[in-house]
Amino acid sequence: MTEHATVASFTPVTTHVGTVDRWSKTVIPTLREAPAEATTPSHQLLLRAGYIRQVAAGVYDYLPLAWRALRKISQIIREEMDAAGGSEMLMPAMAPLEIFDETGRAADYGDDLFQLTDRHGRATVLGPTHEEVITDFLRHAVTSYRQLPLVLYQIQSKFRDEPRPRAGLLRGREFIMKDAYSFHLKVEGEGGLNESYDAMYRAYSNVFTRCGLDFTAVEAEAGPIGGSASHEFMVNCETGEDTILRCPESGYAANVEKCEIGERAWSFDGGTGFQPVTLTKVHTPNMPGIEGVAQHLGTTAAGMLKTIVLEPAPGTESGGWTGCSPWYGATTRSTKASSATRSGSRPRLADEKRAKAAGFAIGYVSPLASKSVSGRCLVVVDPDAAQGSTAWATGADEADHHVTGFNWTRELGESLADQSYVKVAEIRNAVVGDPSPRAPGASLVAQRGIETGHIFKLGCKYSDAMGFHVMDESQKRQSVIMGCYGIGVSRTMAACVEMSHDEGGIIWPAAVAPYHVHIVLMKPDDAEHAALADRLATELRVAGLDVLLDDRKERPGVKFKDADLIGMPVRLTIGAKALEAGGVECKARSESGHGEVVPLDAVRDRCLAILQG
RNA sequence: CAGGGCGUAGCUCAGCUUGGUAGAGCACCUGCUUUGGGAGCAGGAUGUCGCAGGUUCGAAUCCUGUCGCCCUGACCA
Repeated sequence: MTEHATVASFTPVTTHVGTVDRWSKTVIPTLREAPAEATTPSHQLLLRAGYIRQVAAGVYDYLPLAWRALRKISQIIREEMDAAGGSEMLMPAMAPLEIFDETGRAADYGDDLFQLTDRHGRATVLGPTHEEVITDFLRHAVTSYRQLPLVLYQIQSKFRDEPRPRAGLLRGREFIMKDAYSFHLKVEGEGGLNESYDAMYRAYSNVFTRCGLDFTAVEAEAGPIGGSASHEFMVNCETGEDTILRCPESGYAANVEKCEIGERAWSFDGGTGFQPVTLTKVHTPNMPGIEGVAQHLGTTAAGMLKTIVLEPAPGTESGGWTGCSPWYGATTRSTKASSATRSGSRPRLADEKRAKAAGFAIGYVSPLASKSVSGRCLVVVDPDAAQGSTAWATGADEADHHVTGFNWTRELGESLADQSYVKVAEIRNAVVGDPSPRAPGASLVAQRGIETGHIFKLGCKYSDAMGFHVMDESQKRQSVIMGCYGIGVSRTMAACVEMSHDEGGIIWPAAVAPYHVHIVLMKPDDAEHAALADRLATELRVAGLDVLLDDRKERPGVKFKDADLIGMPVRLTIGAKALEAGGVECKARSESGHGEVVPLDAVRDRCLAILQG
């Protein structure tokens, strides 16, 4: 155990020495059964194995074992961040609401932002990320281009009042995150944003590789963080809640929200000899479900055009409504619509009241609605929906009514050619089987994942909003160009468990395991056995390994079950059986069975060999 | 936010329909036995039945409200 000096002393550390902890001196509250609220493997196992305990929805205690694993992950991150030129610092968890108003993110985050009022009535937020805080700091501290570039990072608790926390550590309301921020005067070249972005990309790959995770880096949407380019690092895992799409030919991979779709054929023209069916209005009362309506109309969801109404983000002048028409069942992306309409800001789903006031029969909107609505309205049609030879069913722009036999050419006529009125563009999410955007003939495949890292090229969004300028060489004031880079530390720990476990419990990758070696002392009362356990533990500690010594007076079965549950990579069993054979039993957690007897003087090397895998 | 479910011992849950002394298994404590995969016997301790109100002679049980937690969806670094 650690010895504590009573006077100030300093000893330079020249070699890494591990630790030895005794089970009886710490708390590892294992559970025979998983609490009912846990449904995902990592949540159940972290709870059962005594790593975490829930304090409130999405808020957890990190017990000693979890904290050790988190520190291992944090250490890996620190080493890689430092190698990429970062400096670690620590910002406060709370900050004044004002600075989030400066950038408009208080509104963007909305209810997801944890807010509180202090005794003086000041509005305060618990930080969901720290772009504002660090920008506020640096706009005062950095005034010259000579101080750039800079990369700063911290490992801190983050707070997001998620509408629905779930799956234990995978989606919490308080979680541990490494967030890094880089600051530049230019995008390209030495010291530019791209250089740091690429360095971070490599650092992230190193971090997740060292953590023993199988991951894919994918192109992603920037979301409310804002910015241009963005990549997510997804741990490949069936139980992940995110879906990514991948092109098997080109290696292109992207988040579903971002994923582009390859060329698709479309035409409003039905072709020669095509005879459109008569447009018929059908009364469809009390049919909220689209399947029911489709059935009633004698078609399927995929045979119906849906039109969702978007309104421009408040404060933008581009004005006018946008109707988006893919077929029913497809997920419409307002971000894709915004790039299709080239409206700078992201349009959002229209407020039902305002849309109704403007003349939209919400729930029964057809692409024709745009004609009768007050104000400008652009209809964006997905290529799949822009098929003239299909007899579409759609809304009748009248409550409780739909039409069948909708035909683009007949219904819209000349207007189809008017680009300011009708536009064909990709506005739906990509799905499995869609053509690849990078390799002709190839189709996209899906893969589940857990997002553990996300990097962004922010540009000047924050520096402009908050007035972070520096003088450049030519004495011109310039906005600082930023990047930001996050890793969910607590989520990464959960992802390790999610990826690596069996029925018996967790199987930690050696690099993030709370301890490397778990010594099971069968007879803690036997002085000879206990002495041997101490001797081996010390030897391993000196070799740089962390050791957990189960010295509890428990039955063997209990100890073995617990050892499997908490999942240290190597288990040493000290008991009469192996000692008679002249050694101790050594077993890798990933192997089944009893392991093998290893002579005492070979234990250290055997452990190291197992850990090096 | 919509839909669904659950709150009873540390954990898993029964009891509620049909109101009448608060239950089981595991865990915990004591003793004996046992000692290589969650032991056995005997004894013991453990509760604001989420909370508040109502109905009733009497409420874990019925009614109303409220809070918390979980799941599916919407949403989301």
